[in-house]
Amino acid sequence: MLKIGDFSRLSQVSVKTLRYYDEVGLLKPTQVDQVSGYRYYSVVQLRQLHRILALRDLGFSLDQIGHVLEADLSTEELRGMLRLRRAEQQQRLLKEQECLGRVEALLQLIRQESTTNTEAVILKDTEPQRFASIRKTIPAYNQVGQLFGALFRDFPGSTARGPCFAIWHDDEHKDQDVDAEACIPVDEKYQGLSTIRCADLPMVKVASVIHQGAYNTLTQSYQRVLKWVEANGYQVHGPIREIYLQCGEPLRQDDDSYVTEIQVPIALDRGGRRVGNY
Amino acid sequence: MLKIGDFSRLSQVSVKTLRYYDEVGLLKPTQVDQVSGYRYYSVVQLRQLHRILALRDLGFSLDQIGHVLEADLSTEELRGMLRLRRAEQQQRLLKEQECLGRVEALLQLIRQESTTNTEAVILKDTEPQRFASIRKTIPAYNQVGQLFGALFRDFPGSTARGPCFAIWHDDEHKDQDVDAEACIPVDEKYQGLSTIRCADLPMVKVASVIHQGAYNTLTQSYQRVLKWVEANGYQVHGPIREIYLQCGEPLRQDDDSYVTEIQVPIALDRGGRRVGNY
DNA sequence: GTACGCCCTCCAGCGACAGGAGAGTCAAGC
DNA sequence: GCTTGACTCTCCTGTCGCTGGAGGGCGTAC
Repeated sequence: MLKIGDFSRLSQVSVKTLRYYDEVGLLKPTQVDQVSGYRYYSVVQLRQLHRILALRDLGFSLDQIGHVLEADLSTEELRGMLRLRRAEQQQRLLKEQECLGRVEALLQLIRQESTTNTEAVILKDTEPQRFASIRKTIPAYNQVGQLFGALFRDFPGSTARGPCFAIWHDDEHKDQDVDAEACIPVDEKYQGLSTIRCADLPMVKVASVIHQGAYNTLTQSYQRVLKWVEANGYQVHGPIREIYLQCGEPLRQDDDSYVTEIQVPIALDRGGRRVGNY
Repeated sequence: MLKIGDFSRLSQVSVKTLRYYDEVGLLKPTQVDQVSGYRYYSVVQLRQLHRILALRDLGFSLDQIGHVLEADLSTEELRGMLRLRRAEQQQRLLKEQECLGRVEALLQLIRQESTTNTEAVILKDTEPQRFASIRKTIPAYNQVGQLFGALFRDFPGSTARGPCFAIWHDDEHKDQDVDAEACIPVDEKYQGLSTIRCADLPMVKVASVIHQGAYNTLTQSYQRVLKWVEANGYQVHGPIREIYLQCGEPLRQDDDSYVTEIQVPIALDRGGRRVGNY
């Protein structure tokens, strides 16, 4: 019979941990002195503890380890658990790799530009959203206000479910003849009018940046997010969205208090794999 | 001014999380109603929140994020933090990869052998330990008892600091003329006798398995651990140790109650990298 | 006598929230 | 003006695998 300290030295597992395993019922000492409460382990239990440690090193939770050990499962069941575990672990690994990739991409961005101009770009999944819209080719980006004017004229403004936004359908930047869509989110049940298109915004992965400032400085934020997309190994994959989180009436091009979100749909650009369904 | 629910929808951050960020002082709403306690956020704060999310996605803790945001640090400091972060993340990634490797290795082992015979092998670092020993070439492995006999004859048994063990110095399995060392752990201050060698066991990475059963079944455990070492991409790297956790007097070859730990020093066997210093 | 060196139990803390109870608040419809 | 239902508040608990510490008991060596 070994006292907990001896057992701890032999197994290289801390006394605290052994007590914890006792508490959660994972490894109970073969004998406990009723009077002193001293735990006594037998050498044979080292084998049991080894099994616990092995499963722990495979990434199983103590709860799962408990089930595995007491279930005494077949090879086939074990194989199943391991395959599940492998899938989980692959997911985790992927996440950690992506995280590392983001850190490295940012370091690279900083190295490239001497400017500290690294406004926060984040990756997120947009929520699906029904919207009403008018789509038309307009002379320039900043003329989209007229489309919104037409949209609001035909439209009961109270049905808006969030900030209105624009979709730029062109594949590249254009100085004129912009294929633009002025949109307003509406309720799911809304079906549209004759003059107004009604569609569902799909769920899609986007790189997003919040632009605070006048519209005539938007290009800076565009450059930032596009550089970020490139540095992170993504590829623009669908029309860019511009969400007017805060703007005024009448609309001005030089109002510093406006807040706009730019969303760039993206897909992975590594080894031909693709993400996104826009 | 946006109520927390609106802010949550716009940012896609849960209400709970927003309240938590308020509590820890990471993002306080611009206004809080004194009477109702309602939090009111301004659209501008979306930018702040975006910064928080960006840093979070880089793997920083909320604590660090708080420091980063309020410190308003220089490009050089930012670079430093990112490099530190990168190093940490690389470490984590390595761990997760190793974990996945172990899972896959075990799956492979199961696939190879139909037997469920997967006694727990774990990877650990041995602790440095001073020991007294006698080393000699003996006819066969099971003759090591005689060495221990000689060792104990010259040796005050009470100085033992743990279970005695053997070291097999041969590079490969031998049926005769085994280069064996019978060892007993002693206190750090112990300096040895004339007839007895005294040395320090170095800290080393080992694959370890607990064998429960008679000595004449030890080969099964040896096979298991050696297969594990191979499947996990390691290489035997130093003399194998056999630790007699439980044995009896007189020593027998067929006593089922004996417990023995086998420790196989290992080094990485991938791309020429090496671990271990035995 | 006392000073270690064990061992015990019980409680708090970590990090980043999620879930839920119980109660108050707000805006719209009647 | 009242009800209803959606929204919000605070406060408490739980997560996971331990670690650290307080406060106390027991046994042995000096």
